[in-house]
Amino acid sequence: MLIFRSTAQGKVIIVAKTPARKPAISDHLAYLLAQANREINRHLESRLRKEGVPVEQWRVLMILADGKGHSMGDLANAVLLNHPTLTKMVDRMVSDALVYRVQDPSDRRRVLMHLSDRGKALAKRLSSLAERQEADIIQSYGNKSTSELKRLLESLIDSAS
Amino acid sequence: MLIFRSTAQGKVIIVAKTPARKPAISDHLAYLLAQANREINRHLESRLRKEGVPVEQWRVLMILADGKGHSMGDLANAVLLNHPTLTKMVDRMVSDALVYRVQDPSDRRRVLMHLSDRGKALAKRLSSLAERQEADIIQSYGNKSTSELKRLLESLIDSAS
DNA sequence: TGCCAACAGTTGAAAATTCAACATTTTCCC
DNA sequence: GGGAAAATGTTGAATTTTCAACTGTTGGCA
Repeated sequence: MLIFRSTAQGKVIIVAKTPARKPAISDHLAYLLAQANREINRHLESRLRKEGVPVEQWRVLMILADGKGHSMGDLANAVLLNHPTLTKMVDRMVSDALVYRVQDPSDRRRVLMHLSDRGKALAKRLSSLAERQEADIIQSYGNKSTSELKRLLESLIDSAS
Repeated sequence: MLIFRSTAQGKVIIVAKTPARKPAISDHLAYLLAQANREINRHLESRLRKEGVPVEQWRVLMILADGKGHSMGDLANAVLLNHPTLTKMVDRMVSDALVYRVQDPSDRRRVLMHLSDRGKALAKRLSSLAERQEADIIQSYGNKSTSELKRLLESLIDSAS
């Protein structure tokens, strides 16, 4: 769409030019990200289904795999879940004997999460499933595109947070 | 990690070199996408909060805004929701008098969704909120990065689906 | 035509997520 | 030190999402 204005001399000039078609939802970064995220998640999920583990639990296990003992707050942040959701998911994982809670001795409000042996073994198996998926993406999408995309996503993440 | 072997002459040589640190979760495209998606969604959500509309309903409204009458199946796909979830969300939106169902005369299994006047008005208001958010992203993240990222996401989406 | 598989959408029960409120512990600061 | 405010995590109720099973309709084809 063009936007006009007439000058003092009576001439008509274009002062603005909006995109020809009205913005479709697929022009929005928010939508493209959601779409891409869903697609990739779907693939990852189908890989992890072999072990019957949801993507969110994969994230928990990966984060805890450094053996460091993360607080619930850290974890919630790292696995992209809010606190009550994480609490309940951790409850389930405790029932499944994958993780356990330890009270932080230096701050008794805090709880430090750890992997059990069973959790470690599962984490290792999942890790190789996820690596394989990553390799598949690189295969079909290209090494260059993949690393460029990762670079852009990282910088978007810190510009947005 | 380095992997060694000793030669017949008793010398030790490096035969392989694996990446220095074991793969962290933040190396995974799946994780970066989830993170970026959450961050951008958070921003969009806080914009839409003004109208009290969740992001998924924004998507529904945007898709229907073309006035064409979409089937539930199309919609579910477009708004990235599975069928039963969409059915129930549409039920809510019908209660709020934002949308209505019409049976497709040419295929009586199908339902065509339309925006009510109220829905159209809301869609228009939301649209400008979302445009503003998009503009903010471009502002802080850069025009070039944004369009490059969109391009990569689009191509990822079709390579993955 | 008449049958049957596939398709479109919905439903009800079960599971997961969210919101607000809560308990406990620590930090701040007077 | 003492008391208010902030931080950490959990809880219970309400909402939302998911899964499997279901109804109704269409399309293929014998």
